[in-house]
Amino acid sequence: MTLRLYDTATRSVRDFVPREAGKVGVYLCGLTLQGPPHIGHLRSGVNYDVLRRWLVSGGFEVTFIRNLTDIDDKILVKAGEQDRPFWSIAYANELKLTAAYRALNVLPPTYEPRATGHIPEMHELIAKLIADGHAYPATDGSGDVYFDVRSWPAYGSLSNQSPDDMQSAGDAPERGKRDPRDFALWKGAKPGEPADAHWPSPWGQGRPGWHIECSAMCWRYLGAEFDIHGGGLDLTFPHHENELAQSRAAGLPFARYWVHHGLLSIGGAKMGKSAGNSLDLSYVGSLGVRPVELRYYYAAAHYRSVIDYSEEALRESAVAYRRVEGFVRRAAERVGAGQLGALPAAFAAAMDDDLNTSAALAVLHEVVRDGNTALAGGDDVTVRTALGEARAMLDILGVDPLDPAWTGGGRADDLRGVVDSLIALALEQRAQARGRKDWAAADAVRDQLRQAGVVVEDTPQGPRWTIGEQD
RNA sequence: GGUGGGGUGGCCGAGAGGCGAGGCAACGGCCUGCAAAGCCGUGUACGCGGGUUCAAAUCCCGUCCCCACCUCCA
Repeated sequence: MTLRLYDTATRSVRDFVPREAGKVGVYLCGLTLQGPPHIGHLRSGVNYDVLRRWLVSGGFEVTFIRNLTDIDDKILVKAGEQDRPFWSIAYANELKLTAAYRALNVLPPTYEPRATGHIPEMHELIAKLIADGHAYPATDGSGDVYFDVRSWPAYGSLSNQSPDDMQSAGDAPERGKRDPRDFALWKGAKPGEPADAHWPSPWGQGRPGWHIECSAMCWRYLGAEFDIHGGGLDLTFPHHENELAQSRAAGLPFARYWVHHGLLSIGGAKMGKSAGNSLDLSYVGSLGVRPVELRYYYAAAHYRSVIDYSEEALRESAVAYRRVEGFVRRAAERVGAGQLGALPAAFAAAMDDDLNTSAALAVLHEVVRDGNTALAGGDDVTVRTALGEARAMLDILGVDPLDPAWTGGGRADDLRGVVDSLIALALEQRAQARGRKDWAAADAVRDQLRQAGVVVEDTPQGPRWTIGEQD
């Protein structure tokens, strides 16, 4: 069975056929660095990380490009407000984003280009569009260059909209535009804007329009035609529609599949910086939910469906994950971590079916249940198989508890040995109390450890301990 | 007004004509000194009203609500 993906352009699920056998080029619209990322933005990175891992596991050589928009109106406004260079704001947010992705075990992209690093490529595309009659410099001397929507009959094909049916922009006729739907490829410098936000161009000093950067970067890193273009559902129009129009008009075949993921809402409304309802990774942490559990929460829903965030649902996911994690850790203690095993066919089928992670997770839970039964029955052979399969599945989703990415770092590992011997001491006292059936004394030891955050549980092989929830 | 996606058991969440995905919670049981963990079992779910069909959560008609996009947006 081959991978099938929902393609926005055709509004249907299609077999994925790479442009070049064995290779896949993916471009994901990353963030505009106007602020730190919230958990809605992070969902995007995780969703495509799962797609990427699945492609790699399928034997594809994946070139994964995720861009960063490091200049736009809002960043410039902030630069003015804070009286600091726009690029320092963009970079500060970039560092936060990178840290968040790292915390969520999102693999670094093959390359992460920034818009401002690709001005020459943009100029080349714009010049071609003008030469071919698909773009024009504004006639009002503003230095703006616009894409001529009416010169491109296919405009609207991606989002299935007819330009005539669109809600009118509402604003007054924009200066120098032939049609209100025309969009800026290049924005002429305006008085009051910081000098370091401008670049020379054949049409005067200015800066890039929003959409042209993606066309330029796709072209630069993935070529004239590439396999998959991804992004949030909210980018379909106008951003991706514009990208597609300007790229095709410039002679680039562009993306073969358009993959859009659902947004994350809260209280039924889209999470957003401007809406003032955004929650970030540190907030999730303050709930006692670890990044790996947030990642599991994302994976529990299909990538195209809306996740209406609620603390209750998040916590529920965390509990479900801990059940899986419990099996993996207990099994590894028993038979060793071993290697990643084979992927159950049902899991692969679910993933191939437009990345149905919910159905894939159901397979995981079945394997975990069988593994737990084997653990209780002392059937090490089955335990080993179940552990290998479970870890292979968890790895695709990026949430294998044994993945070194989740361990805090050398320091914590060093301390673990120290803590282990201290707890062993307390457990020895408990064992002695239990030996003389002094249950009160035995339970006191367990309660004290519990208060310190250490959960003790008895198993046929003796007591084992884990660090419990933080709150 | 246009475009797209939704409403599934107490909760989350797949499925898309016929054997009740999976998880969380609840209840009963097994195991345990007690727990914890685990396992087993228990649920007349598909917004509402019609219709098609031997059979509909899934198809058709009608209807009500919700969300996203059409302005910056993952």
